[in-house]
Amino acid sequence: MANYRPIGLLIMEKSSLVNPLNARQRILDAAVNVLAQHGYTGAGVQEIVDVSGTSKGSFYFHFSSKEKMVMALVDRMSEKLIKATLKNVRNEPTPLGRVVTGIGSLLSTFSKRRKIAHVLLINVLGHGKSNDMKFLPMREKFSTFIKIELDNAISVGQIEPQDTELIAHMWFGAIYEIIMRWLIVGQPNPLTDATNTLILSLLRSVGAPDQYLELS
Amino acid sequence: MANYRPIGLLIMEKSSLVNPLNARQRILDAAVNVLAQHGYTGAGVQEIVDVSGTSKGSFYFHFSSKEKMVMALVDRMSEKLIKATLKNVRNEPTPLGRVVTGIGSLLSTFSKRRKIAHVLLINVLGHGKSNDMKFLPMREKFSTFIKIELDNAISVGQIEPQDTELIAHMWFGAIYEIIMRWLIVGQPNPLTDATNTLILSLLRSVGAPDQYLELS
Amino acid sequence: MANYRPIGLLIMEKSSLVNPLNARQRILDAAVNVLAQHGYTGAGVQEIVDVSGTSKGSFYFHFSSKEKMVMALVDRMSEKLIKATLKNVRNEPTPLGRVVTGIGSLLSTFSKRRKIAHVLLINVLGHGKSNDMKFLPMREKFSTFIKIELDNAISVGQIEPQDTELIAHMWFGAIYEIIMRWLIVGQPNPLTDATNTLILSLLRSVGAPDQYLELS
Amino acid sequence: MANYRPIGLLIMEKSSLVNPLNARQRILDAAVNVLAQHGYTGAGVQEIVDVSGTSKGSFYFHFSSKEKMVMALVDRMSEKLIKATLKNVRNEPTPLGRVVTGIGSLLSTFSKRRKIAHVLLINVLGHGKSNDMKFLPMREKFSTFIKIELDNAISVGQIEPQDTELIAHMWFGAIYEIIMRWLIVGQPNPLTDATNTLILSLLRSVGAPDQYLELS
DNA sequence: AATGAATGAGCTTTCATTCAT
DNA sequence: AATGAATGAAAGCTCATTCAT
Repeated sequence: MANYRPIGLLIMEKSSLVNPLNARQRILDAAVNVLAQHGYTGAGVQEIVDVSGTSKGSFYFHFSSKEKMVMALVDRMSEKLIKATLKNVRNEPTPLGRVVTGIGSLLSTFSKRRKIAHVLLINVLGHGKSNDMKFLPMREKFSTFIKIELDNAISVGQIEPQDTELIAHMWFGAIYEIIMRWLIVGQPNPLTDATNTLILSLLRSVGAPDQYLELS
Repeated sequence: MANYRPIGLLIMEKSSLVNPLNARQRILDAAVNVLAQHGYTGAGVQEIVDVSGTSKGSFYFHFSSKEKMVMALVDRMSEKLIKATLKNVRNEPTPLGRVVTGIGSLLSTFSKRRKIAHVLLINVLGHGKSNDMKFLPMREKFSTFIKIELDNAISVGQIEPQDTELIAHMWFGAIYEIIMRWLIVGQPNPLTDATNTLILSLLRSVGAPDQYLELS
Repeated sequence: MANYRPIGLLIMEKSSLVNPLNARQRILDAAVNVLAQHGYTGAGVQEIVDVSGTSKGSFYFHFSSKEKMVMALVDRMSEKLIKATLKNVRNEPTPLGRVVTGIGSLLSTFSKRRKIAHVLLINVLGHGKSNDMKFLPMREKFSTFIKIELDNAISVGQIEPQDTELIAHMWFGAIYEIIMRWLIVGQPNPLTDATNTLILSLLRSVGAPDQYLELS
Repeated sequence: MANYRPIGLLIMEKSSLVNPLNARQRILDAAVNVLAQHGYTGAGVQEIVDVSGTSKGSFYFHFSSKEKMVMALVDRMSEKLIKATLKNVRNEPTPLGRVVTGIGSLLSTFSKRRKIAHVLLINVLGHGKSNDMKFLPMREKFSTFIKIELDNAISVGQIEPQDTELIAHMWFGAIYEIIMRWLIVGQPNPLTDATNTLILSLLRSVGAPDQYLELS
C-alpha cells in the first residue's frame, strides 16, 4: 500500500475506498515507478506488489510472468504515446510539418512524464539473457512514422530523394540520445529547450529548403 | 578451461607454462565474449571464469566485484577505441575532415569487431539496479571529440556558430542508432554501407558548405 | 466450463438448466480425470474446477479441502468397486470360487476403466506430507475379502490351515503389482491376459487341490 | 547441523571437526531421513540442507536439481541393496535356493533399515507431475533377479515351465506389499516374522517340489 | 596468486485456501 | 449455492561473493 496515491479519492463511493482501482491497474502503475527507479532486472515482483498494495498471487493472477507484465506495460505506454503524437500531428498540412510537430510533441510529452521515458527508453534494454528488441515497440513505430513522412516529403517535393530508412533511424537515434541525456544527466532542463536546435538540425540534415526552416 | 587454447605454448618461458597470459588478461578476454553473448545480467561470473580457464578465486583476486570488472573492461576497450580513432584522424587538416574520418573509423572498427560493439553499446545499458552512465565512457568521450571538432570548425569558419554540445550528442545518437540496428537487426550489411549517407546527412545538419560536401 | 457437455439438456427440469448435475458430482467426475492424468500433487484445484465447469468457491463449499475431496472420491470409487466385485461373486458356491471370481472381476473392471485404476492405485500413494494409508481403503477392503474367503476355504476343507492374513496381503500385493505394471509399462495388454496365470499361481500358493486348479 | 551425528568423532583430526564428511555425503544422509519422514513432495530442499548442516548453494553445487539428487540417492541405495543381496546369495547351489536366500536377505536388511525401505518403496512413487518409474530401479532389478533364477530353476528341472516374467512381478508385488504393511501399520513386528510363510507360499505358487519345501 | 566448495539472500513462480459479492 | 479475484507462505533454484586451503 506504501506509496500508492489514488486521485479523486473524495468523490469515490464507500466500497471503493479500499481498492480504488482494480489490481491489474494498480500493479501497472506501481511497475512504472519501480521500473523507472531500478530497471528491469532490479525491479523485483515483491517490490512491485508492495508498492501497488497488492500481492504476488494477484500479480500472477493478472499476468502470466514478470516479462509479460512489462511487455503489456510497454505496449500500453508506447501505444498511448504514439496515438497522442499522431493526434497532435493530424492538422499539419505538410509532411515535414507533421514530423516536426511529432518530434515536438514527443519531447513535450516525455518532458512532463520522466518516468515513462525511463521505462520506455532505458530500463528494458539489454535486460536479462536476451538482447532482442521485444521491449522496444516505440523505437520501430516512431522510426516508421518518420520514414513515412520523409517519403511523403519527397513525393510532394519538399526534399530531394534520399535513403529515408537510414535517415529515419538516424533521426530517431539523435532524438533518443537527447532524451537519454536529459534522463541521465538532467540536461537540458527542461528537455524542451532542445526542441528548436534539434528540429533545425534534423531538417537541415535532409536538405529542407531554407524557407521551410525559417517558418518552423 | 573448456575452450581456451594458448598458442605457441612450447616456446614460452617456464613461469608461463601454466598460464601463458596473466589471469587478469584472460578474464577480461573471456568477459568480452560472454558479455557480447549474454549481456551484463546474463553473464555469470562462473561462465566467465570457465571460459577464461581461471577460477572464481582468481577473479575476485583481480577484481573486487563483477561490476568493477566490467567497468575496467569497458574502460580499456573504449580507451583503445578512442585512441585508434584519434590516431586515424591525426593527419586530417580540417576540423570537419577529422570528424568525418573519425566517424568512418568508428564504423569500420565496429564493423570488424562486432563483439566489442555489443559490449560497449548494448549489454551494459540498463543493467541491474543502477541507471547511471558508469558503463558508458565511450559515449562521453566520442561526443566530446565531436564537440571539440565542431567548435574548431566554427573557429576556422567551416560552419556557422551553433549549439555544438547538443549537436554533438545528436550526432552520437544518430551513429549509435545505426550501429545498434546493425547489431540487432543485421542491417545494413556491412555496416560500412551506411557511412556515406550518415556522414553526408550529419554534415548537412550543421550547414557544412556544399563544396565540402562534394569533396568528402 | 471448457469441455463439459451435458446431454439431454432440453428435457431437464427448470432448476437443472444451469447445472444439469449438481456441482459436487461434477467436481468428483472431473477430479477422476485430472487425478488420473496428473497425480495428487500435480492435480491443481484450479484445473479440477475448470474441467468440472464450476468454481473454486463451489469447490470449497462442497469440500473442506483438496485432501478431503480426494478422500471422498477414493471412498466412493473403492466402495463401488468392492460392491460390484461382491455382487459378481455372490453366486459362487465355494470360497475359493468366490476369490477367483472376485479377482477376475477386479482385473476385468480395471481393464475397462484405466483412469479409475490410476487414481485408486497410483496417484494417491506417497503424496505430500503424509505417509499413512488414508487414501487406500480399497487395499484394506480387498485384502479383507480375500482373507475371509481363505478362512472359509479352510473351514470347508478346501485348503489347509495357514496364516490367511499374511497370505491375503501377499495376494493383494501380487495383483496390485500386475495392475501397476499394466498402468505404467502397458503390459500385459489387455490386462486380462494375466488373469489365468495369476489365479493359478495364487491358488497353488495356498496349496489348493489339483482338482480345483483344473476346474478353474 | 541439527541432528547430524558423525561417527568416530574422537579419532578425527582437528580440521575435520567442523565438516566431518563432505557436503555431498551429508546431504544424501540427511535426505534419507527427510524423505522417509515427509515423502518426495513434502521434503523441501531447505529442510534437507538444514538437517544436513549445509546450505542451498551447496546443495545445488553438488546436485543439479532436487529430482536428480533423489535419483542419485535411490540409485545408490538400490545398488547397495542389490549388491548385498547378490553377495548373500552367491554360495547357494540351486536357483530356488538363491531366490529364497535373496528374499530372506532383503527382508532382513529392510527390517534393520526402516528408513531406507521407506525411501526406496514409498516416498518416491507417484510424486509430482510424472507417473513414470524413474525412481524405482530396485523394482526392476529385483524382479529381474527373481525371473532369472526362476528360469534357471526351470532349466535344471526344479520347477515346471511357466510364465516367469509375470510370476516374478507377482512375487515382487507380494513381497513389496508385506514390507509396505510393516512400514505403514507396523505388522508383522519384526518384519522377518513373515519370512517363512512368505517364502513357503511363493515356492508353492510355482509348484516347487515338496522335498524342496521341507528343506527350506 | 590461485582454487573451488560453500554461503545465503534473493529471485520468479505456484497453489490451496479465503472472502466480499 | 456460487463466483473468481485476492492472498501469502512456500517452493525450487540462481549467483555474486567469501574463505580455508
